[in-house]
Amino acid sequence: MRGSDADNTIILADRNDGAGTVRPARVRSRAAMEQRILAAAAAVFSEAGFDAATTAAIAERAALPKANIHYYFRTKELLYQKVVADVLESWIERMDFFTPEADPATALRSYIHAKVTSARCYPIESRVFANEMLHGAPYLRRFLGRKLRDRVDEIDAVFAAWAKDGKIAADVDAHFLMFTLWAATQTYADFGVQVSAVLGKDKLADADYERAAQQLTALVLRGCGLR
Amino acid sequence: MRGSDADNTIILADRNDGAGTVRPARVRSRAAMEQRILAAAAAVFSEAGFDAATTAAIAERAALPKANIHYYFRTKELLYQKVVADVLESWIERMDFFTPEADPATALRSYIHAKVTSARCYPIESRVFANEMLHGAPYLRRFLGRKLRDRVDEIDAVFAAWAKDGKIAADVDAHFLMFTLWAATQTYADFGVQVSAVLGKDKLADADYERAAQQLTALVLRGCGLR
DNA sequence: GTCTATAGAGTGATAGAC
DNA sequence: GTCTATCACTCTATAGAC
Repeated sequence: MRGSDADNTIILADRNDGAGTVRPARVRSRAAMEQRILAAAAAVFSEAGFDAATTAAIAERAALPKANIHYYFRTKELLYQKVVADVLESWIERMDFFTPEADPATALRSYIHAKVTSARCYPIESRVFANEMLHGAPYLRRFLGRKLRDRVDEIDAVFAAWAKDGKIAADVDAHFLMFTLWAATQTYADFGVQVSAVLGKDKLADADYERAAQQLTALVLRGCGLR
Repeated sequence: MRGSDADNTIILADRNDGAGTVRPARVRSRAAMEQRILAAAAAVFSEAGFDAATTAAIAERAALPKANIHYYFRTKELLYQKVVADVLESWIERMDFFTPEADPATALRSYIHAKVTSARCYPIESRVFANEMLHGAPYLRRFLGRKLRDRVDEIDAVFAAWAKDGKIAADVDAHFLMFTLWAATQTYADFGVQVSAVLGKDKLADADYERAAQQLTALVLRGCGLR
């Protein structure tokens, strides 16, 4: 899914067993093939969205005949669901910085840095997610209303505890702060073209992402009364 | 384009000129028909993106036979370009709050309020724009690198002047502040499903948008050292 | 100007040879 | 497991009757 490391899982097993039988040079496991297709699918879905993506384009990017895509994933829809589910998994994991014991400034700094790094390293995943949201989240609605909502409510409780201890400004609503953090970090993946264009660059450099994280961190820390 | 007020431009002209000739009951001007199609097209493009949108869906939403769409706009691409151009026009207009004479806090407050109101009242336009960005901005690249970039550079100069006069924190980079403001306001249109789900509501109410604007304003004003 | 009917290209999915 | 050939369907766009 991430980048092109799927090929690494192809096992090279060109050895003789001593009895004259030679094993095939390349054993492609089912899992390896699925990963290869999933990586290609994620890239195509991220550029086109579900409806506009074609199995032909996915096949071409995976360097496979179209029929093979349908052999491993019966329908385009099942393939899409798997791609989206994988993206989600890596998405919710990164909210574990906000715990009652944590220092608010450190937590916010770490979270922003992690999210901007995500946008830089995994823009495809971010865009798959953005496409799904933009089209009304038909496959994610349930998740959003349950798991994500619960997680944000927990974070809200942490912020309330911090505010009670005078560790953070009392008028910060964690829900809306999260909306702002998600939007402001993911924009460097989803709207990368716009950012590049306004900065007058062909492509964003590592330094640009660093500056983005630093500027957003400064804004948010001061904005939460932490400086 | 905005909502369904296109029908208002149909002129009712059922009057007798006194010489016995009766004018047709409803004169649909070409401009009125184009507006009606553009409104339907914007809605469909905003939900599906260019590739996945179909002229059949646009025709259905405009309550017209499919062929009429092609009569008024020769190709789907020309229709899309017109929709995007219209969206842009209303987009860049709203950045006129940042002038050297303005008070920084007032300018930021007004801009955020205007952008959140935009997200609430014109989500279709916001999503058309988001789709275009997400797919690499094939039709807007030139505009982004010129007109928008120039405008942001001007705003950057205004911020520099404000900082020089001690009116605002000196370490705020207006480019990155703009990226944050755009993302954090447009998210209430583009990712409205996510926001609703996390807040546990079916649909966002006016009060939610008000709170979004208020929370973001507080964060940004403090973040820029204005409180 | 309006609309039906259809051409011609492309879509997701599958049958069946290898 | 792999891949070619093809089906049934949908797409944009247009021809031509009204």
